[in-house]
Amino acid sequence: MADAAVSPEILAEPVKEAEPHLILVDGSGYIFRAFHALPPMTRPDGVPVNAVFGFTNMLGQFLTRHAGTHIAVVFDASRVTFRNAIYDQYKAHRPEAPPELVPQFALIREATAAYGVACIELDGYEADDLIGAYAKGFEALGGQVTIVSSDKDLMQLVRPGVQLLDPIKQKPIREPEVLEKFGVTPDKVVDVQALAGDSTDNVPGVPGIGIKTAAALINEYGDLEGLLAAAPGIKQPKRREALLSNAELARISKKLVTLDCDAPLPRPIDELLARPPEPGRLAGFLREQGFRSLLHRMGLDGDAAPETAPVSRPRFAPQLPEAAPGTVTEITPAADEAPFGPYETVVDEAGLAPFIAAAREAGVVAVDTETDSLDALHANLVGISLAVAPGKACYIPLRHGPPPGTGDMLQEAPVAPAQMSQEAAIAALKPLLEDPAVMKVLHNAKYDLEVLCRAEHGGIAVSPVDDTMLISYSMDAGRHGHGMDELSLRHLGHRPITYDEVTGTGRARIPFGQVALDKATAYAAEDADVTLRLWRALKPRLRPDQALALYEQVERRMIAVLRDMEIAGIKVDGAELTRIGEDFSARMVVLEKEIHELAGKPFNVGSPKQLGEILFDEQKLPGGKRGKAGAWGTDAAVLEDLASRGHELPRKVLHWRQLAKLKSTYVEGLAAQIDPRDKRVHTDFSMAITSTGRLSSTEPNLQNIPIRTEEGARIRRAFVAEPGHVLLAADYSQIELRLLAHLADVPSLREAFEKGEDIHSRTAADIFNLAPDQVDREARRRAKTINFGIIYGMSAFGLASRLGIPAAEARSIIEAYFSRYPGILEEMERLKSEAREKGYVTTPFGRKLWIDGIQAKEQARRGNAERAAINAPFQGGAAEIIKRAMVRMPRALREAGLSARMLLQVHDELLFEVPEAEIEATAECVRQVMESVAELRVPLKAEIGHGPNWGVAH
DNA sequence: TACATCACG
DNA sequence: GACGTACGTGATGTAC
Repeated sequence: MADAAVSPEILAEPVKEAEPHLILVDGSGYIFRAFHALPPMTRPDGVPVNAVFGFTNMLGQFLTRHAGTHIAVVFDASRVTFRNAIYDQYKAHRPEAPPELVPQFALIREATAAYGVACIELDGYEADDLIGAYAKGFEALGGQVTIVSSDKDLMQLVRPGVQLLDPIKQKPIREPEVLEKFGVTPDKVVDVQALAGDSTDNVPGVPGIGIKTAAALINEYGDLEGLLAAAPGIKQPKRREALLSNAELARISKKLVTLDCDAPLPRPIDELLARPPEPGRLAGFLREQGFRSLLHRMGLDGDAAPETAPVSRPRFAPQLPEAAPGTVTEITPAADEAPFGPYETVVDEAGLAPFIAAAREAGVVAVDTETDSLDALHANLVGISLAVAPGKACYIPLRHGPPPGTGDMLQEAPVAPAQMSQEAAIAALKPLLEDPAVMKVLHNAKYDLEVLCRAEHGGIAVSPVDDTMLISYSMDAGRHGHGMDELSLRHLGHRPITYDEVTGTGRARIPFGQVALDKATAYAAEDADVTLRLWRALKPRLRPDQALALYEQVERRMIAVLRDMEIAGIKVDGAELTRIGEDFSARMVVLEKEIHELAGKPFNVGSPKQLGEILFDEQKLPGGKRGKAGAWGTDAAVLEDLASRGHELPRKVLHWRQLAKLKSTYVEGLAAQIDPRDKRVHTDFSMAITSTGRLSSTEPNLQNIPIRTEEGARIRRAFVAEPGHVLLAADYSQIELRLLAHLADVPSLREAFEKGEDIHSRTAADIFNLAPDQVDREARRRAKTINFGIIYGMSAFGLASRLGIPAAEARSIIEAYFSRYPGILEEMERLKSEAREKGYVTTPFGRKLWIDGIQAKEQARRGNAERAAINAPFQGGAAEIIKRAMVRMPRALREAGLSARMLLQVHDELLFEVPEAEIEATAECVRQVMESVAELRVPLKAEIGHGPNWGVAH
């Protein structure tokens, strides 16, 4: 390869240039990964090519980085191999390849050849055998071998000259990693596999023996034969019996998993010599598939492909430029064939006018603002970009200064580049941005709307608005992230320039306003272009995906609601925070001294590592458990357990930790966020982060302000109303349990909600068979734990550990719960199978929530996903109810003649700032909206309070 | 940067 | 037989 000397960053140790090094790529792994990672794509002739695209992309990237002298991609040739002669069930219930994948195999071999890389395959042998054989042959010639695969079946090949490279984690797999996976050294892996078997490949193994047990046995007896010979003397009767009666099965299994390193080499090793691709052949292949973005990235779309180079065309043609006859279009679902750039830098009215005209003509324009900060309320507008058609976008710099470091003492001072005045640009753009006949498309519109509505930026009220981030989130919450770069790669097959690439990172970062105009244009106009293309690709999916109403009526309307809440902010009493901080500090000093005395020496109380060593190594307290990193666990549950046994040290540490948390996160963190201009804190609500439809809140997070302890509540009381106002808090009561009663249609729970009873007391009476007046605090506490546990998919084990009762008792409580409340168990099972079959569950209002990992093979991961699937409709349904209330609230208040401002949302609570004279009327209005926003089988209930501060209002 | 911890619903 | 064990977030400090 031409770049064989390039530093091999993904290999653990640099390989000397002269040293022969063979890279063997497990082709099947790449194909499988590409096929499942990418959405369906087809060529214009209908041939599916998503796996081809992914494979070509991955291989191309790999080839620019690897450091081998020799390289080959190894494929499986056929399903039937010599292993089927040994055991006819081998890989028997492997499903056939999906039909869309079948035609792609040949194209993938073509891609490999186009890169100038040898394809290796042989009838009757698996890729793994050939990999083993080439590794053996190459090693014999004195070379090093790297196998690009994370397949555990290849781990048996690891030895000093042979390593695996995990292509996902980009991490080498050597003896320690194998030891971690199988519990034995690589040379014993086949013995462990022979015992443990492998259900995916139908390798039988010995029933009842898993990897852990197998490793222990092999480490004790050396290898399979040693173990089988010693089997009659094994103590555990079941295990002895299993080994004795399945000895032959284990021997067969070992043959199945042992790779045939003596397989014939279909091509001599010399032919694997790495060499650069012939540009013509590669470009030809990429062009045939329509992989324009890859052609572009590899610089092959210039001279090498003159017939597809963009011809000059009218700058503002009303429709897309037509493709030259005989060429293919981009392979992505929304085939936008225009290239990404070059774009125009607009520096005067004459340059801007055609874009405004084109936007009006098209009725749609993508808009993106460039600023110098992520904080929309403080950011300065540096420039604006517009896109009016795919590939047709401009950047309007407004406040670009001179680039740094261009001047020296002998030259004149650097000058700012020529650009439009902000006033002129705003004057020209404001009518367009406020024109009801022109749709403005933005990505994360809330940010740009917040910047543009500020008076110093012209007070522009952008409308109407579409938001590609929210369009994506409405359909694909939980499926993937919704950032522009990720969506572009996923849906357009295009990797946009990143902000970091333009401004640099760390110390070298320069403000966007100092980025040279050509670079700024390439970045900013591309973002508008990408936004417009995403809109064209994603918006049409809304209706077929049954997400149109959700997007139009909830998500889109939330933009302005949240914008106004963020702008409003909430007042924080900084002087009170200071007093709280001083008080906490003083108490921490005392506690710290006492803790050091109890420990017998000073140490950093804030270090869990040091604390664990003192508690469990030095003082030998009982109940220590190590985490995965080998450090002692010292979280609150552990310390509380120790404290309850009378130990002073953990009790004091718990108190110290509480104060430390409150002080650093809330007292100091919050004080730093107070805007000096209005003494208020302005959070940023994230609309497309959570997998369930909830909002999240950052910088500062105002959704986790303390309340559960008295010390924490002091913080909450520092959130105050303006003079003449109060804070009014409205909470949905038991909203998730109401959704449970609704969804599972549980008669007793419905009746309790209907009558306004305490739901946990009702549950206690129901499952413990008590009369209502027999329910004591303990019974209610247990019932409450169960009620919440159910919504979280809790197991008997979890309930037992939370209630501190034996697992058997927990099991019988859960049994009573399910039998007393018919419908709930069925609903839980239904949610799990819905998630398994469709990949998503839905809220009662129809929002799809995708469940990641529901198909995972690993039981732990799948278990997590199943619990997430159970919880998602409740959490997500509640989120949707409160969002509906929020979008109706401003109008309801306005029509009632009320001037209350909505300030915060905390999942099931809304916080308002209300003039004292309007308290009662506002409470009534808020209640009306919140309780009428959904018609369930149970009533919705809002609990409302008010006071001079948030602590009292709650 | 990863992990542990802990604040909230 | 093994493996984990209640969902969803964001901020902070320590240690690597």
